[in-house]
Amino acid sequence: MQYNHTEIEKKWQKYWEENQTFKASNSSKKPKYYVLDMFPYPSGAGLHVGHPLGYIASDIYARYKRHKGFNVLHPQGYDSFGLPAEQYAIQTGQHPAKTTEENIKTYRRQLDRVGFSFDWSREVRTSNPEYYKWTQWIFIQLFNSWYNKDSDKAEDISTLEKIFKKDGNTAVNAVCDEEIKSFSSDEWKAFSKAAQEEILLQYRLTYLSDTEVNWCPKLGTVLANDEIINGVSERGGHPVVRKKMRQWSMRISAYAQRLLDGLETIDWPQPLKDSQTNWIGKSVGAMVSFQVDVKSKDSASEVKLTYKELEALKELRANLSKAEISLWNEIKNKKGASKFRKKYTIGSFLVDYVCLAKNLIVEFSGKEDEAERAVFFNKEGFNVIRFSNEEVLQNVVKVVSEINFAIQFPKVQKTESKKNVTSIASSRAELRGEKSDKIDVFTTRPDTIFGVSFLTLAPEHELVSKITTDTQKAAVEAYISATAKRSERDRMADVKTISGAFTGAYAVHPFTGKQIPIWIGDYVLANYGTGAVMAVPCGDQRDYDFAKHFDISIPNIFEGVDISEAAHSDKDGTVIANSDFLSGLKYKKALKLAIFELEKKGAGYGKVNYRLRDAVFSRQRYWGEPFPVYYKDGMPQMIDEKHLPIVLPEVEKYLPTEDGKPPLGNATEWAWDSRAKKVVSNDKLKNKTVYPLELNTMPGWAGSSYYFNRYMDPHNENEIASKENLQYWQNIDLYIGGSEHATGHLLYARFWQKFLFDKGIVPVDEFAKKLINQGMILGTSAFVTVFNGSFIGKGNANNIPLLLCNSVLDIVRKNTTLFYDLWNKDTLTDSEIISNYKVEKAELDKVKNTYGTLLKAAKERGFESIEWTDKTVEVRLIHTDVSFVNASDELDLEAFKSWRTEFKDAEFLTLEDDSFKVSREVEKMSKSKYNVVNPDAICEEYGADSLRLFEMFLGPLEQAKPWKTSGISGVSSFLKKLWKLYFNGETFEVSDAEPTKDELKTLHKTIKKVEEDIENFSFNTSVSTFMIAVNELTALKCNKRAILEPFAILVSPYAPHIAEELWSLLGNKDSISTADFPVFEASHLVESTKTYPVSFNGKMRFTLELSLDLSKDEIEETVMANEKTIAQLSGREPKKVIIVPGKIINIVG
RNA sequence: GCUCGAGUGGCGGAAUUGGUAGACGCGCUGGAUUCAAAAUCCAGUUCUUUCGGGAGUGUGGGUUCGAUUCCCACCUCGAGUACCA
Repeated sequence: MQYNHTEIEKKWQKYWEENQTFKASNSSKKPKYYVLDMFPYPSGAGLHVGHPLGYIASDIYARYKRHKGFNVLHPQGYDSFGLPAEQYAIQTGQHPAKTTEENIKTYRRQLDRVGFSFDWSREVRTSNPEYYKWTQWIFIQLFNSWYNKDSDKAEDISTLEKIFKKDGNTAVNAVCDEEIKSFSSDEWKAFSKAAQEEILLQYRLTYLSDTEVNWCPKLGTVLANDEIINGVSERGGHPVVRKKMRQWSMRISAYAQRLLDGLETIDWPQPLKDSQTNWIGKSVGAMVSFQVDVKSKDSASEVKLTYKELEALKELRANLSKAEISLWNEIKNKKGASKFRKKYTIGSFLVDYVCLAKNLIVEFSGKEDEAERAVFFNKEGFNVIRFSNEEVLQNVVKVVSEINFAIQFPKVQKTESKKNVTSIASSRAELRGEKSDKIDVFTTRPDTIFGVSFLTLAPEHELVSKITTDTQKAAVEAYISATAKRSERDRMADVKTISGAFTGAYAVHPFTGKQIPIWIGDYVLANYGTGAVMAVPCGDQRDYDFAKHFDISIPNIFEGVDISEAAHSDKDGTVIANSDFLSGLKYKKALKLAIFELEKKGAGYGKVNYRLRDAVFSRQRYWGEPFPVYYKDGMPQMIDEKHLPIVLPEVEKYLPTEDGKPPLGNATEWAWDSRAKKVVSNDKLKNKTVYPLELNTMPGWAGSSYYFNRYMDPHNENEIASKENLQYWQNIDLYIGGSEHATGHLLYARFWQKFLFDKGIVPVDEFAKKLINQGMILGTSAFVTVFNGSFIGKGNANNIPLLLCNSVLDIVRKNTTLFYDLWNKDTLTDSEIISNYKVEKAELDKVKNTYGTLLKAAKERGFESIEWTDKTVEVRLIHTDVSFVNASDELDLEAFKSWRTEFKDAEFLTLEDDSFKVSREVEKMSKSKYNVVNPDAICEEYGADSLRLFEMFLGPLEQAKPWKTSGISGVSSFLKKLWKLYFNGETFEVSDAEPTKDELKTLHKTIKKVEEDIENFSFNTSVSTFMIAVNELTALKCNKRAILEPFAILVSPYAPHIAEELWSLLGNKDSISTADFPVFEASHLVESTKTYPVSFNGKMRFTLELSLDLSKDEIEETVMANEKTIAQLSGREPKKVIIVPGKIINIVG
């Protein structure tokens, strides 16, 4: 009987489905094992052969574990919310749910064909309301939680309220918004409900805030950083602007340290751990404040605020009085030239509000020094308007309209103030900065503070214009404008060029009191840290280079270290010198002491900086999870969990609304009736108990951050999963997926898992014990070359394309000058060609032949000549579909011509009637490169078992490797040979005779190797082990049941269909998946002799079969007596003979 | 630049407590079968050679009886990251 993969595979796939063979039980006496693939986004393009790679590996492992007696959970589902379906909906009006459903059908059909052992009864889809009910539920849990740093875990928000009620917020150690005002318990109780809610929102693990986002007006949505290229959107190239929007954020920063610590406990690839570590970006150090030296400035109107006073000022800004808040709420949103600042220093005065662009100061009346202030402000060119507390409280609208009037119709400034133009100018410059003239820097090396010899500010730093002296002004401005001209990209790419400018100003060293020059330089980034660094040239290479370049002093503060050539950035073993109280100390101690002294002086404080930012959780999109949130008086309210899910509403259009609201703004049925507890029509918003629902949806990573838990109990309507199931399955034992999710999905999922763990919902705080990144399968693109010199001389038909095959291409390319000259002179002799054109003699005929063919092609077409654009022949490589190319790289010309009709009449240039060969190159698999291979086609032609074996055979799982369909014939014929072992001609026939020693040896060495390979995820090598075994068994003509039955089990994880078929032919009733894995017995591999390699000076010369019973001396004796040895030595006396029994013999001499 | 990974035939790749380099497969060459092709089977296939042998795992050194494997320096390629103070 012939091996018929189509029939067999269909039969067993049907069997598995009907018998629910791979359905996992939630309780079993067997140990559990959870194998998971990252679930796919069902795109419209379907699967290509690269996609199943990881699934095949995990499937082999899952099947292996079943054979090994585990209760295996191996589910699959779909990450079915996402942008492509939405984009398609915008273009075609098709509901994303519909296209998603269709795509899933395609995926399922393709997946089924490969014969995976998925437990489909547990399928989840993130876009199903029954599923996203739990996404919404987790969101509510996050909203109702805060992070207590003292217990180092998330706690219910009620515990926070209790503390507020009892002690206020001063003693709370929480992860929360910055700049929260402090209050006592009495104050808390006095706050309105709304005020309390506002405060709590600053502590919740998911919170609303005004976040600066990348807004693309044309696309009507927010873009992630990686969706922007060169300042425009990746798709469409539309401009992108920074815009503040009120959005939900996730307080992932609360978990920064635990996310780092957890990495130690999980078996994930090191590069992946590295990139998460990098992303979290922990740096330990200190904030240090440097005062700008006022003596170096001439202006009398300097702000002389100390660090403490500034801290106080910060507090003042945060703690506004009732009237102040009320007015601030009205004017804070003014933009552009009308922008107001609160509690701002003008000269040495602190004003309530100021609009700098309009020279307008707004103050509350009744200040003691009102007269003095008025004089100074007038002198500086400001208009001042004053209101009383009462005026503001009684009618804030009237106050605002007066302010608006003042903005629109500014009073003419007094002439006297215009006289002193420079004074005003310098004063204006001063006002541009929000901070006073104190420069904060973050440093990881406060221990090197005595090595500071200058400060560097980013050119964009707000203090730059303020502190620059008149003499340096021109230089600084020139530098800033030069920097501004360079794009961000140029600036980052060009790290080597050192550039900068001196501001002329000096700062004061917090300990020595010495003057430190302040420079600007573009090696300091405005958007990291404070945009300023304390430069320690002896300890930091960039500072060192800068100092060398500008001839700034480089004080050495390291004991016995030479810094004449480069900076010394080592920490370990370095002893600090020339550093006052730090001298003689090692790094660690110096660091601690420096921070201690800084804090004592009020000049700084210890700080741990994380690069990890809170994650924005709102998307202005349709096809995502709706929030279970409605707004009452502008405050977000959670919908009670018993009313979940809140189902995504229908909309007419999937685009943002005309007034810029997200797509859900188009929904007509999108309001929350708080009495009826359901979503109702927007018409009812007039009712007092009906409120607007949130219009944003959740991001793509929401649904994928916990799905692995849901698989444990996917149909549970009351819980995310039952306690028992969670307890039983715990977490993923083996997780396989791509490395591109390193800092997205895999970080967020760890975050949610830790949160759910804190809340006692899940039993473990890391969701995946082991993770493997499968490598990408690359396509092998095929190219034909279009010769760009055009044929001319016959009417209008000038552009008959000439296609060059691979072998001609090289000749044409190498000999362009020769061809050009041949064409024009036509009288070159062979010897001229050889000597003048560097043509190898052996190549001569080939070259001339090629030229002749080229010429013939032109003449045959009736053309007189070829137009040479240049001596350099230009050629153009175009992709051809890989399906037109056979294993020997030959192109099917007819198929190609009918595919690309513009080449219908083209000439195809080959040599000596060769077939037309394409050139090949390895590239990413993609539709546009015509190198996509569809697994369906492979299953059709070779079968799923061949596909599975071949994908594994390509190379190591983690490695990127090119796909070449031609290679599949190897595994395909292996399966045929395997099949033949069980057959005698046309009939199935196995013998019950005792197996021979050799047969047992083959079986058991295969068991050993395959078991080791699977445990090490080295699937490629076990495929070759199978091939070797089958070759050996074929040679032995083995048809013994005792060998072939266990062998079928060995093969079954890899090629399950054929294994099932053979298993049932062997007379077994149950699926082979229920069979135990064969047990390796070492006794079958014991040898009595060894074929020793005999080496001379380490080079193997011949082999010698010797008994393993021989002693070292006996071996030596035998070897030395051997005639080959004597021949090798040719009379020399060996210096030494090395004998490792059972391994090698090496003769030195 | 930094971090990590990798360099082995025409190609994918195998082999590392240091012990016969190139397993297995593709491709190629020759042969058998066939009217022919496909399929199948057999033999060969790192390079070089005066057929004895010699050289050989990116390059150059080192350790060792012995190095693809360990150490040092360098080169190339790939991935990630982007001046993180």
